[in-house]
Amino acid sequence: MEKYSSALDGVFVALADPTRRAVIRRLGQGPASVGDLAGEAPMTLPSFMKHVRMLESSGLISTSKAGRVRTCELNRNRFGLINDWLGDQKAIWRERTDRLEQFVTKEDKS
Amino acid sequence: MEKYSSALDGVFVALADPTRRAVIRRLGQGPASVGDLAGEAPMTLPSFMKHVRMLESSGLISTSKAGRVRTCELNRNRFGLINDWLGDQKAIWRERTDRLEQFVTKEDKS
DNA sequence: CCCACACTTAACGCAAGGGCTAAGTATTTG
DNA sequence: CAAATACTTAGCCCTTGCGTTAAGTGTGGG
Repeated sequence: MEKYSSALDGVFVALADPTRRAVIRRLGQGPASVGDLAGEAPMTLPSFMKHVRMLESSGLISTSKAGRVRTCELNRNRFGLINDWLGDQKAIWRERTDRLEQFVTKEDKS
Repeated sequence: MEKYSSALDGVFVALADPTRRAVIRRLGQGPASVGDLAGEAPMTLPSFMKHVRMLESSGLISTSKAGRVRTCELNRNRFGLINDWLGDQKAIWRERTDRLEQFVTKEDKS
């Protein structure tokens, strides 16, 4: 149970901030430089960079530097982790529902 | 854009901890008392209670007290928030893919 | 070669998260 | 009614998160 644990920690922490979700939303449309991304955020560059690094260490984005510009890109596959977790959770609900139905059926018989 | 912002903050923060995800997993099988839930967590009761309160304030669970026992229950509908957010994100990817295809098609024609 | 540009590093302040112990409250239960 | 049960509150500690300013590094353009 609860495999992917530490990876999920990072992903959920990364998604728990509006600034970072905005970055992810923006990167959904394609890669962008740190400067471009920071332009939309109401904070100084060093502060914004911390968000970028957190997103990168969570695996949700990757970045690379060319010249003096660092470009950020979304790692779409990383979102599979959330999908899977959500799927697992729903599976548990389904099992329970099944057992409840079984229970109801048994009660009906007796 | 980015409606639900503050609600998502709370939900993602709540999910960012293994102890809390374990509680959610357990509650997927049905309601349980704080005591029962705490039994599986490697920490003292007061510490555990903080997790419960955080889960409740995020809206992922609700609790109610009967006598001296507080019972916790999952709010499955709250998970729709994550589903929707994930859906929005995928929609953005799809739009981009569509535009890319359009672009490729145009290039083909010329 | 010098300066502007695009980060990057360092150092700090404050609030919140996650854990603990100790003591308190409110219900049973014997 | 006394004692056990099931939380609850209060207070403390340490780490991490999020923001700041100030100064530094490396590239690119004039």
